[in-house]
Amino acid sequence: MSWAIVDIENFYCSAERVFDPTLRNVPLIVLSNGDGCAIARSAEAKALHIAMGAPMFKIREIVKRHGVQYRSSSYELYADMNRRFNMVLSEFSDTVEIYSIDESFFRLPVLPSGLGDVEQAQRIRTTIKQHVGLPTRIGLGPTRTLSKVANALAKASEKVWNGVIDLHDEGLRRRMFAKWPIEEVWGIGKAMVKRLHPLGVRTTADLAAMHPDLARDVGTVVLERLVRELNGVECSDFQPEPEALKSTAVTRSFGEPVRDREVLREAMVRRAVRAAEKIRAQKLQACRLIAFAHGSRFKPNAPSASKVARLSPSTNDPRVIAGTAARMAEAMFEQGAVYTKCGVMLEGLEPESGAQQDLFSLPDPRSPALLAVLDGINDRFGRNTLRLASEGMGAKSYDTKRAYKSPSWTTRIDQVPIAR
DNA sequence: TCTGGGGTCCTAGGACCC
DNA sequence: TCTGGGGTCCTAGGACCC
Repeated sequence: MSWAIVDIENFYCSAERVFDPTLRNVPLIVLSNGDGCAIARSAEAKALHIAMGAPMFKIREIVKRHGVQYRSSSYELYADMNRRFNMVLSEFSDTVEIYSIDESFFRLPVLPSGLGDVEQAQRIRTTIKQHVGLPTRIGLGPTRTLSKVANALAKASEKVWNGVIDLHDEGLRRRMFAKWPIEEVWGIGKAMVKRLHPLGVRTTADLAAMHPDLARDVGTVVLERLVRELNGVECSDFQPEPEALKSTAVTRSFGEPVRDREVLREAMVRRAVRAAEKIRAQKLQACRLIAFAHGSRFKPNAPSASKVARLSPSTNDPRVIAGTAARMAEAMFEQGAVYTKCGVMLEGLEPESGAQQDLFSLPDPRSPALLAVLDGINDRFGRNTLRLASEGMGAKSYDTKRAYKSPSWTTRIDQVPIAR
């Protein structure tokens, strides 16, 4: 079998550039939520040694000196560009598996044209560039892992390979693996590197040569599968249908630190309401709620608390979820502590219909109708048109900062780009 | 002064059951 | 002195990913 993966080059930066030509050919970074650190860097920005995750206050000098452009992250735009990217991809393949916001696995079709795999991949890249404006790279191989390695190699030596590498050939694999450090392999993180290095396993060639049983001993079944996949043995299937969400989280840093119990409660309620909205959109309900609040992890003695509550019966009702989260926030608040972030996680998600009923606390039969009206109005007139009183009104100082956001080019009718 | 957010999978260990 | 064996379910925590 044959696997392919296509990833978008420096996705958030590339997406920003599609609708703003002034950002092209200059160093550009996209900032995390709260405008805290650089989470995407253009090639020019990487050349200035701006690291992934570098906090803005530490790179201010470089930014000023080299005129580095920066933008707040704009997830509506990225999600929409991702949708367009996958639309083009599905014109070429009927087996597309969306893996992340900037990558999709797919199967190359067998074309009667006699076009080779690499030529087909090049054609896909050209079309995505023409139709969506995004630069991509493609890795090919007999397993998922090998296509990922091929993709990473294509990224690392862009000029030599022109954006496509095919690792079906064992000879090529041997040559490439000998020089490719395990740190760069998909699925090998810091902890695994620490365990593998003492065993003399440093290159991908060393890793591929490990006995699967040893791999399982050193790591887990995950490492064993990884080793098998490096040798061309498929250990995973295509998943064209996205799996149902199993958990979801809404966590945000505050624009300004929070020192007040009522403020913490209100911020927690806003996140809880958002989380409930997310699972309703997927027709899911949750049976477990985790709320947490903490201070800066870079400061000593920062507060840190989290609480778990069982939701019985399972629910996606914002009144229940926000009410529970509010009580948890009040209970975890410590007088005198400085909070910089809080969040809500919903777990044990299950479909609305097939959910377990709780004999002793039946849900209000009128709730579904009420929630449908709530979502209907907010869909139509904008988020927060209808809200819980406990969410408070208007913008707050604790809201996440997004000071450098570009217009919502593709998702807001009043902000579409105008050609003059 | 200022440091992101959102997921999945695996394992070990405890509770509980027969 | 000596205290079975096997299964399931749940949770916490680690590791990894983008």
